[in-house]
Amino acid sequence: MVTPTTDTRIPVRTGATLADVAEAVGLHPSTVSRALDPGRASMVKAETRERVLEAAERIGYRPNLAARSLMTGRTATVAVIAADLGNPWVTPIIHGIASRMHDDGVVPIVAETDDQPGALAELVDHMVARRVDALIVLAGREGDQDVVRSAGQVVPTVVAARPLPGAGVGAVISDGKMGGALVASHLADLGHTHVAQLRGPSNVLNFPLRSRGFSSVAKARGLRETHLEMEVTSTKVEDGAALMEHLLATTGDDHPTAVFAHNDSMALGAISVLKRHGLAIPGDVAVAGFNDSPMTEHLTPGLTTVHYPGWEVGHAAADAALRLLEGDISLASIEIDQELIIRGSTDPTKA
Amino acid sequence: MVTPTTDTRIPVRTGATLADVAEAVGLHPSTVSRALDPGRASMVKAETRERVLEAAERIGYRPNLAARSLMTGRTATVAVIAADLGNPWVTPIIHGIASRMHDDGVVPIVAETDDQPGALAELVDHMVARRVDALIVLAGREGDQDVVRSAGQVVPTVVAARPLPGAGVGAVISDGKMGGALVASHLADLGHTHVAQLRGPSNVLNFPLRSRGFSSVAKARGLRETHLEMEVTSTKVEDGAALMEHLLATTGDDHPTAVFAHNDSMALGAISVLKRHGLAIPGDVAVAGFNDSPMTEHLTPGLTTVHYPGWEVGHAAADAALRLLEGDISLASIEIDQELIIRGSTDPTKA
DNA sequence: CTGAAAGCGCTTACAG
DNA sequence: CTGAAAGCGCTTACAG
Repeated sequence: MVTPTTDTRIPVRTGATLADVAEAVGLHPSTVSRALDPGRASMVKAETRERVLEAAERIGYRPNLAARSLMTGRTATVAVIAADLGNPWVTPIIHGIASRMHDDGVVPIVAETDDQPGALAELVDHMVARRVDALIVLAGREGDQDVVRSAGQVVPTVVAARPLPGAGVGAVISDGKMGGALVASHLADLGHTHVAQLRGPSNVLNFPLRSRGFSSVAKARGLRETHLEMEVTSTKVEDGAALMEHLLATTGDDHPTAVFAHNDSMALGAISVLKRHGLAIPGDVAVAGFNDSPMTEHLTPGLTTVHYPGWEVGHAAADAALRLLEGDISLASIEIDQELIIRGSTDPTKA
Repeated sequence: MVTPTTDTRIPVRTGATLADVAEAVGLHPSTVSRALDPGRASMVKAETRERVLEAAERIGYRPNLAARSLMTGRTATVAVIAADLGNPWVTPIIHGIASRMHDDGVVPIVAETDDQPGALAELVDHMVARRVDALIVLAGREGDQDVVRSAGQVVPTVVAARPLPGAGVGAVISDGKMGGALVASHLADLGHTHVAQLRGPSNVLNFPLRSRGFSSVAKARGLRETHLEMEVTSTKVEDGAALMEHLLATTGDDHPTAVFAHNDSMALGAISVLKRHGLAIPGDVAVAGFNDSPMTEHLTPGLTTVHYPGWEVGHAAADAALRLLEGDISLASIEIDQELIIRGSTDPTKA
């Protein structure tokens, strides 16, 4: 298991300081500081600046950001708190955040709560101690409003991806009601008359919204909706499978002909249960998911799903956080549109 | 629909300092510093400590980690440089890293290169400027040895997940040759006589290793291996599809009866191409992947794949980095075992 | 057990 | 255009 190899020790040179550079060129540290900062370089004679840059390069000088932040009050760091980095829907969000922050030379610190109680408060505390310039919370659940609100009083804070009404900070989300409505409307268009939802945990506020959006359109279009009593606490493949089993067990031959799973993983679980029961997709039961995760396009049949605009949400959230940091006090709530992707799991013509 | 919650405002004043706490209790800052540090609290009278803790709590004091790091020389931060956070195989690695670091109160800063040329060098530079305590490189490719070696001279550095022989730093990997060998051996056991590989880019050194391990066992077991001329530069679903199309185009009816895709995404691409050509899996062509990504278990048929021990690799890498930081100079190369997961995409009895 | 002083590596008014 | 000094918020020898 463990293969030890030969010990090749490498000599470690420890960081050169501003004073080292100053000494090398025979100037005062403050002059070197100016020469090295693009923003203040104009205060320095061009020739001096050349000498400083050359020396810094030669010595391998790297500014100590901790020392700098002590004076400037900025750390050039924004904390991103996610629920689960393993969830494919967060990756595009983080990419969007990183992309926007890169423009301003800011670096994201990402951490995750795993949706454990108390984890968010603990992480927020830690990030405040780190004096991050801003905080982006992707992991909020019902009940986290107080933690987020008090964070917002100490550091510019934005909620994103998971809505958290009442937290009193800016939010960037994609309207869950709309997403659920798109799916119900699509199923009605296909001629379904009996539908059901495999719902995510209700304390993650996206899910109740998706549910309400779906139900209200279903009702408006005259669809019969069977409501499952069962509640799950996560949205993994197993949860979707369990909900689907429960649905089949309680409805028997009178099962819905279409189900809306609140995310793609749950849809996958539902599909494998349906197959196991010998039911055809979409012939016997149509299945729709949510998020448009990377692999869903390549399943057989492809999964009908709502494309979640993660990159855009992340980008807008970072933008909001950075603007907040610059003193823009307009506390906006931003909504990004989502789109239904129709594939073979609901539409027989695409199978 | 905003559900207003009761406003339980938690009073948090912005940045109280050690001096503020000292003033509040009428003690010297140095005493407060001691009282607040669990490691030095024994130097302080118990009753004094109580008073300090109470005041700190009341004032909402949070130590400024930047200031602390200036004195201690530690930032309690380890940089993790990945190629692509969206790749499902990195998530368990990062979880493993975070889990180990959490024990020591250290926080990971993750960044990604997107496998862009020059990105690794740039990020390493940035992380050195941030004075991270250690560096874990998951994104190394052939040619990155110099960058990693020189990083290793400035900061404790460990390579993980992607091997980088010649970089002169410790490494934690899972042997690619072994993984490829497991697959070839399995296919031979099933009675296949004609096989092929859908290879990942050769500058990511896992892939040539997987290829060699596979080929050498294939040869030893008397299998005929068709070698594709085509090279891909990434390992997405599309790449697997393109390679599979190419394979079918060049071999015609004499196509291999089993293919080994160097990761699961490529396997998925291959599978969708095979289905499109009306070929049954595994009846006409068996397909194996690599990584055991989350969804592969729930595909139909399930995907045979090598389980990549990402969490363990990450955990061991963080452990190595932290030990290096503590002055443990034994520069070890650690290997973690992997395991073949046999499912319906190769084994008809499991379909 | 507590205090006073020095210093970590920067930036930033203030002089010259 | 450059220098000298002060200070950001901590920790850590050194005294007492």
